[in-house]
Amino acid sequence: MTTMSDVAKLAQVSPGIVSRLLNEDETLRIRDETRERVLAAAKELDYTPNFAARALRMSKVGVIGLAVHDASNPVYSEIIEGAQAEATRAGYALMLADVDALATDDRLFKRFMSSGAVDGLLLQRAGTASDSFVTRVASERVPTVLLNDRTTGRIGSVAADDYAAAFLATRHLIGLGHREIGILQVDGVRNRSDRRTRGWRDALKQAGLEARKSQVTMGGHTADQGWQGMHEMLAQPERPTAVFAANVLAAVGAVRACQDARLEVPGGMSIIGLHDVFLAEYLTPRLTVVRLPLFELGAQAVRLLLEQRESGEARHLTLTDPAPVLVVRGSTSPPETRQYA
Amino acid sequence: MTTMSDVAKLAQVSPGIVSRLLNEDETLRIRDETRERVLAAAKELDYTPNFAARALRMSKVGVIGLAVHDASNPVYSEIIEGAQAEATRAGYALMLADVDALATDDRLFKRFMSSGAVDGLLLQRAGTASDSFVTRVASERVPTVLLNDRTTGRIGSVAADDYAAAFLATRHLIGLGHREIGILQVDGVRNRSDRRTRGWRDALKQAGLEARKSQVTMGGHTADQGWQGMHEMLAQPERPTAVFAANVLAAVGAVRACQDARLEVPGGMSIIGLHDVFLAEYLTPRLTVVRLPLFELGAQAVRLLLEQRESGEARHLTLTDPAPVLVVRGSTSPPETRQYA
DNA sequence: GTGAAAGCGCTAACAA
DNA sequence: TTGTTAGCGCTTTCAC
Repeated sequence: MTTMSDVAKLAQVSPGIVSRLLNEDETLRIRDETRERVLAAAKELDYTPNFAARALRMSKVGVIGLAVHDASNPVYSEIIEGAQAEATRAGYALMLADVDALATDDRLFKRFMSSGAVDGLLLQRAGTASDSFVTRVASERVPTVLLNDRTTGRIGSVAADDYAAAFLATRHLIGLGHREIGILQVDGVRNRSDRRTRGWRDALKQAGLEARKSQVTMGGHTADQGWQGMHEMLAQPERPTAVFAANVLAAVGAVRACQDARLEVPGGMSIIGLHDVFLAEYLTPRLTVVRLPLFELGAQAVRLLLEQRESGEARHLTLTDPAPVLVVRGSTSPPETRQYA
Repeated sequence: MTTMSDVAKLAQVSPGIVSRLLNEDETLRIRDETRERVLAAAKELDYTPNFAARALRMSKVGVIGLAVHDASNPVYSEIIEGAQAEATRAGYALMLADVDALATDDRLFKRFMSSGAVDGLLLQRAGTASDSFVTRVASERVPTVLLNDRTTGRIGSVAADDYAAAFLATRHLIGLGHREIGILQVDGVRNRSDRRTRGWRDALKQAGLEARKSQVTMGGHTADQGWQGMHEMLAQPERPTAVFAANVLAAVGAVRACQDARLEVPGGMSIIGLHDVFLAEYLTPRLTVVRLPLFELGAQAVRLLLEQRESGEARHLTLTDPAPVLVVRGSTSPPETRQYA
């Protein structure tokens, strides 16, 4: 391993010079000749500063932690990619961890949070018990920003415009001529779920329609839960002709539940999902969705975190630009004119 | 920040003792009384060892790098989860990076590889130009293990039993009565693609069937590429009645391509994919696949890497246990008896 | 059984 | 314009 003194020795200067030059210290006044000599030596030896020594000295590692529940969920992975991209741009590396593992193994958790292994934490909560524990403990130790979530106080947060998205989705169904429109709610983090439900309710209200309790069921975050939620919805006496699923995966399950019940989509039931993912394109029928800027959300979260680290002040952001966009595919249509008996 | 000397001071011992006790040094002979005092002090101060200082002193950080092309691909994410789990078990953290970013920004790359920021690298290649660059440079600096890939020499590798899986998939189609069976190949890493193609060819041969060149097209790693590949396959004069897609996402696209061509699946065309992912369950028809132990692959790769770090010797493994399993769903059936005109 | 001291590789303050 | 030095927090060797 080649160290800074190796470089210094070869260039016949002191280590201090090498350090200041390589770190682009503005106050460094150096002869061109010497500069060249040092640079040449560094190149010759293929020198790279030691990560740990630097971190120790500067109490800063250049790593951002990212704690999620389910990295394989296509919705989250877009956020992750955005965070990845922005972190890289800012010269940081991303370290992925599992929230539940973090909460379970508290030795690992401490090591992760209190040892200076990360300069900050991006946290995606799902409303579980481990979440609140992790949130509390982590935020006491490192700057923390919540992903697609909303808080106040010293924990930062950046949320997508779920309300506008839900509103837009519901408007689409109304525009198609639907009058009885249900919602498959997401579970977990309360505010996230509420924002979506409000969007649905307000759109109905604005159109003079009623938001019926019986047309609200739990769709959750997975296709299985979505199937279950739609299954329950279909059993309601006042069955809707269209449903807004507050999560794509729930929409996927909902489509299947209808098909299993021999109810055609979109003929007998229109379904619109929230969040666009590639697989929406490959279902039968293709899934109509509202697309939210998830990649940007991830990137913005990183920016917020870095800012928060500087200023010590947490901000709470809702990402309204770019706005949600409606992607019409095949799972929504005007309601069939014949009514159920 | 509380340090080890804080603990030592409070317990009225020297830092050396604290270190040895906390690290469970076998050779340490200590009075029970002192031990308790130190432990109590550590607890009282809520002490956690500083990550960077430890890394600097021991030239080991406790972090494994994981470089992938597309973390959102559900196939890879299962591998990632397996690696995550095993790394955690072994007391390591996983650091996710993007292969292409690594190759593009060589400052980042160096920092990542040569600075001691990771103790080893897990690499998922896709056969691109950046891959070979990253592979070569990285393996010169840290222990490296390739994911679902095969090499010789100082780079380790752990592969799933793609051959057996392809064989099994093709056998299934043959068992159903198909005589004309095509394959949608994967692109990228040569050996991976070859193993799958050989499995297909050998199964055909064993059944006395011909592996026709015209029934081999490129299905790639994405649904879009799969669509394209199937589209080409359908244009062949000797169109098969069944196809083995060497990747699930390709299978997804292939199903859609058939439907777009008004060819029913499985009636007019049976399709079987490789790798099981949740969405297979939600397509119409549900996708028949062969399931490979991807989670185990990720876990095994971590074990191999850690071993390789110790011994300095790379191993090359094919994961034959658990064996591939056939998951029959709705996208395969006996061929229609009526033949094409 | 326990303490003292050296040093991992780097940066920053101060001297020269 | 450059050199010297102290010290970040830890582990480990050797001395007592």
